[in-house]
Amino acid sequence: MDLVMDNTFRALSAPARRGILDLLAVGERTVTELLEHFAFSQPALSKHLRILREAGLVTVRAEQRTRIYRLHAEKLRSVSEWVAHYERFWTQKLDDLGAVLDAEAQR
Amino acid sequence: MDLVMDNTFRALSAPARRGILDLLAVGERTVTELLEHFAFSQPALSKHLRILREAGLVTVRAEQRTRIYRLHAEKLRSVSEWVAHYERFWTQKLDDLGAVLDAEAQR
DNA sequence: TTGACGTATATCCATTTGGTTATATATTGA
DNA sequence: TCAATATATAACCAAATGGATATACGTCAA
Repeated sequence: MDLVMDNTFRALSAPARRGILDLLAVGERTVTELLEHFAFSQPALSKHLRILREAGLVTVRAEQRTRIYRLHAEKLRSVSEWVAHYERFWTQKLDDLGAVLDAEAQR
Repeated sequence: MDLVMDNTFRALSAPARRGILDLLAVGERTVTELLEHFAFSQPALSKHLRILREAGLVTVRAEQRTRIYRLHAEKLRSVSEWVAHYERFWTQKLDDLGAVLDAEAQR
């Protein structure tokens, strides 16, 4: 479904959540460890983590008293594929760009 | 600034706006032409277009009575670069993934 | 078994979002 | 000059968002 992509993009729209993913890209983190990097409250972090979980962008496992979050990057694949669709626009010279657009505008 | 990226991601969070960009990737379109592809009202479209303009993702030019919108894809570059940072996670075999994460967790 | 720790959920709040209808503005053909 | 066309803006609204504080819950150490 495309709802998956919608959820993914929605999850990424908050800078705080992209920041969480960036941290998890380095390695697993507990909630307390993640919290050190942000100015907002622990419940706010838990809310962000829930949204990331529900979007399938992270997974959790319990260990002792803590919950360890791990990146589940596969869900970013649709984002990568979507944006790849546009890469040709900036890999071409700017001079070429206008011509290409004009040519494609023949509809 | 990173505010640029924030604005870009925010602009992309609405499916309607990604749809607009997808149409403009084919070629320039007037507002009326774009409108044919959506169920919402013309003012709603104008609002989406304003957000895309302010995010620098599209440009407009006036021609006769119409306004012609064109994709300005360079702003997607930061998105592409952000997500590229994660590509290694799904280009590796799933079996390797756990090991890599564990190794990197040595912080 | 109790208190402290780690995390999630409940509740509340102000702001933002995405839509609507009504209206304004600019351009053009008659 | 005037009506129609193309688009933007204004004003409004319900729902969603991101934050806060208070509280619940599970786990462990004493």
